[in-house]
This record gives sequence, C-alpha cells and structure tokens, in this order.
Amino acid sequence: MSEVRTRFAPSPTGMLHIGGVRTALFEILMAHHHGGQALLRIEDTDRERLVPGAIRALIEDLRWVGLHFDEGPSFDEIEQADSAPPEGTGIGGPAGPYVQSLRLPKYKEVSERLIASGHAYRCDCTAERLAAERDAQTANKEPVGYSGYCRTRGVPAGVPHVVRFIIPEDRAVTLRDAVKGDVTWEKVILRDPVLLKSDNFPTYHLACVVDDHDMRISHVLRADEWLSTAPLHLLLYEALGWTAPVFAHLPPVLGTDGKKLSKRHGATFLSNFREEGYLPEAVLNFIALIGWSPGEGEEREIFSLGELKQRFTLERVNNAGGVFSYEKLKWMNGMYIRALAPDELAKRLTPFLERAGLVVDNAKLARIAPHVQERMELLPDAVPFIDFLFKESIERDMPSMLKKGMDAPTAETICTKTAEALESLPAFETPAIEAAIRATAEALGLQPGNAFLVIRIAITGKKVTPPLFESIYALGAPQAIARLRETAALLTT
RNA sequence: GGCGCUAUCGUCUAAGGGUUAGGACAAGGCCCUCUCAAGGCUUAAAUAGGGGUUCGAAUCCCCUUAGCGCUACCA
Repeated sequence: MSEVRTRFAPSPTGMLHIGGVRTALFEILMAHHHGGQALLRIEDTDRERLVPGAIRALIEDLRWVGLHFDEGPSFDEIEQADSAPPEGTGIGGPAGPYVQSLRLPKYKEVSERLIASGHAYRCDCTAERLAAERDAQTANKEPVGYSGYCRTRGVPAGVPHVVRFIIPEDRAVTLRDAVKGDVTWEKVILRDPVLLKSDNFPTYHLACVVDDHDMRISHVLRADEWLSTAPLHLLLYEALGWTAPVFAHLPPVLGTDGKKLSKRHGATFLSNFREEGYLPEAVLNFIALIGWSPGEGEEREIFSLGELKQRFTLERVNNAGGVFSYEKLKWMNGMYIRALAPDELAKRLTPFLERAGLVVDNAKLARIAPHVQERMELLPDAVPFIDFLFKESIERDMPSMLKKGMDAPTAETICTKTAEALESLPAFETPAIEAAIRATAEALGLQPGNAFLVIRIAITGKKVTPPLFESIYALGAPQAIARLRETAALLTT
C-alpha cells in the first residue's frame, strides 16, 4: 500500500459527538497503523448552521481525548474562519488551507471545469419551482428529485444560480467498499444534485471530492449515512478523471433503543463525558470496540492508543451498528481509574472535589487516593467517600450507628476509649491505628465489626467509607480524636 | 414510496463450512472481607424465520421479517 492518508472532516455546527470521536479515532488508527498521516479538515460550507467557536471547541475536545492529527488548520486559518478567537496553537501542514471556507476558488474552478466538459450545468430554478416539482412528484407517487429543467436552458453565469451535476441515465455504479464489500446501484436515483450553491459555497459532495483529491487522501472512512451518496462521489471522480480513494463506511453508533445515539440516551457530546468524570483513555478504548474488534481469539479488551494503532485494520471493522453501553463504559472507566498512579488520580480528582465546594488538602488527598481508587467508576464517585476529610464539621448518621443492638452508652464508651487509645499512640500510622482499635474493641468485649461501625460513623459521618484505619490515618490524629470526642458528647446528651 | 445497508446471549463481540458457539459488560450464586468496593470462582443467557447448496451451514445463495440510513442550495 502506498502512502496512507486519512482525514477527519467534521462540520463546525456544534459540539463534537461521541460518534464523531469514533470516526476521528478510526482515521488516526488507520493512518498510523500504516505509517501514514491523519488530517483534520473543517467542513464549514453550511453558512446557516455555522456555530461560532465550534472549531476551537472541536480542537480542544480532540486534544483532551488524546487524538492528535498530523495535519490540520493552522492558527491563522482558524482565526480567519471562526469569529470566536482561537486559543492555543493550530496544527498546520503542507496541504492547507484545511478549512473549506478558505478554499472557495478551488471549488469554483472545478465546477467551471465540469460545466465546460458537459458534466454539469447552471440552474436558476427558484425554491418555489423546486417545491412545486416535488409536490407534483409526491402526488403522482413518483420518485422525487430535480427534473433537469435547466439542463439544456443554458443559464448564463451572470444570473444567480447553482451548479448541478448531470447524473448519467441508466448507469450502474459499483462501490468497492472496504467494510461493506461491493455495493451496486443498478440505477443512480439521485437526480442532478447541487454541487455549488448560490452563495458560491460548495455542497459537501463537491467539496469533499475536491479536497480529498487535493490532499491526496487514500482512504475515506466515514459514517454509514454517507453510503447512499457514494455513487455520486464515484461519478464525480470519474467525470474529473481522478482516481477515487478507498471508501470505508463505518457502522453507526446507536442508543439503547437501536436509534442513532442522541441526547435522550445520556451523554453524547464528548464534553459531557469529560464533565461526568470519564477518563479520556477509557472513552477512546471503549469507543474503539464499537464496530471494531481485534479478533483472532484476542480476549483482552483494554488497549492503549498505541496498542489500538498496532492492531487496527479495516478488515476487522464490523458492518452492523452497535449500541453504546454506558454500563460497560463505566466499568471500563473504573478499570482505567484503578490503573492510575495514586498521585495521578489525586490530580484528576481535584477539580471534581473543588466543584463539590470542598477545599482540598493535598496531603490528605494523597493519603486516601489509593483507597478510593477501587471504589469508583467515575471521578465524582470519590466525593461522597472522601468529603469528610475536607470538612470542618460533619453530619453523622446516628440512626445507623445505633442499630442492631448497639446502644448509646456502649457507643459512647467505644468513642471515648478509642479516642484515648489513639491519643496514646507513639506513631499515628495505619498499622498502629488498626492495632489500637482492635485492642480497644476486644477489651470492651465487642465484635470488631460492630465497634468499627460506630467509629466509622463517628469519624466520617457515614456508614459507607473507604477502609476505616486508612481513613483515620488520612484524616490525621487531631481531627480524628476530636470527632470521636464530639460523638461521645453527642451520645451522652 | 424508492434506493441502499444490517441481523450471534439483554448489550459489545469471537468463531471467515466441521467448536460442548468462546470472551466481556450487566444479572444471580459462592469465596475473600472493618462498611462499600475491588479481586477470584461460578450459574443462567444467543446464531430472527423459511427455503436451498453441501457428507456437513452461525458461516455461502434466495425469500420473508425486523431495524437503520439516504431520498435538501445539511453535513
């Protein structure tokens, strides 16, 4: 295979969708597996739906999730194309500009060429006329589409017009798709689609063909929904005398109801996942496994980006759509959280703790991090487990403390004796704390578990916490002892 | 309606003519255990239906059914 070049070509009409993330991932996996380049190209040809700031958000999202393109819009290009100011650096590259609104002359030139060669024509039909045609066709139960009225009218360049492509009659077109196999259309039913709009911007069809050719794209990986328009693209390559790239239409990412993933299924934008405390590594790993699998008896599911690049091939891309399972993503996120070095986890936890209104003490966080690690699926899961460390005063779940045969006087004694035991500790460290507490429980003739529950609630306020002795160690002697004495006082009143 | 795509446990998927149809998530059970987890072991769970081809079909072909996509001067 000669040089492999792929492109991710989102339109800046909003936030980056999780399905888009998978396409972007596959573009990179494909290119890098073969030692080629993956480019980022902005398809901002729809002026109506353009969202200011979307290009910048897109690039930030891609960066956060760890997807880095080899070529893409430069800082200057972004500045020209997006009214919101760009931040950070652009990407750049030799095949730019990588923003379609900056490439208008190219599309114009190609459409003129197509008119000259008899493959396209100018059309000045009004929206009303087109609507009337469509209505008539629907009424007669005919397939809808432009009639070709202007094909032979010779509309001059001077009047407002669009440029339409002439779909040859009775032409069978076969696409050799890298994932779908051979797909044949006996008759292309698209009828003279618009190539160049009246505002001089190209439609997707013209722009992507021109740019993919211009940027020497070897493999076009794109969503399934483009399959129906693929014959048009093939015909365009043919009319232009260009060699078409290899096409690979990717299966859709679905919601639990089998419909395209949307807001009502849960998080869909990449930024949602970020806010909800998913790790970018986990998101990438998980989304890679929808529509692709390593196969060949491989039963691992956890792969780094590098490992994915090593293994990815188009042959292993599935053709059926896959449901996006938040449950499994959460599990995988938990796996990634557990694999984090504790100080790295502490770092990633900090913004979520602060967002919960806590003032983070880094020393305490470092001490507890290894012990919450295996109790979490999402980053914010840590908050209720460890917020007791960062609060001046805590609310205690007294009803849970005094259940199952535990009475207030006994609980009070446990708290007092434990406080005393902790006070007399020469070194306030986990093993010593454990020994002291176990000894206290034994001296009182209590089941350790029962005593632990009292102490747990006395110190953390809750019945579900990280391991008790580690929690006490993380809190520190003065606060731990104070909380025990507070609880004892509470129990005597 | 037309054109096209798709079809293995509830979900993601493996098995590219011969397997007790494998793994993972979720669910159930057991073990471990200071709570909650994590971890280990384990149970249940699938080839949409019907025809072919073949000694033999989840796998190849056809039909049916169901789902999805497209059918714009949106991408």
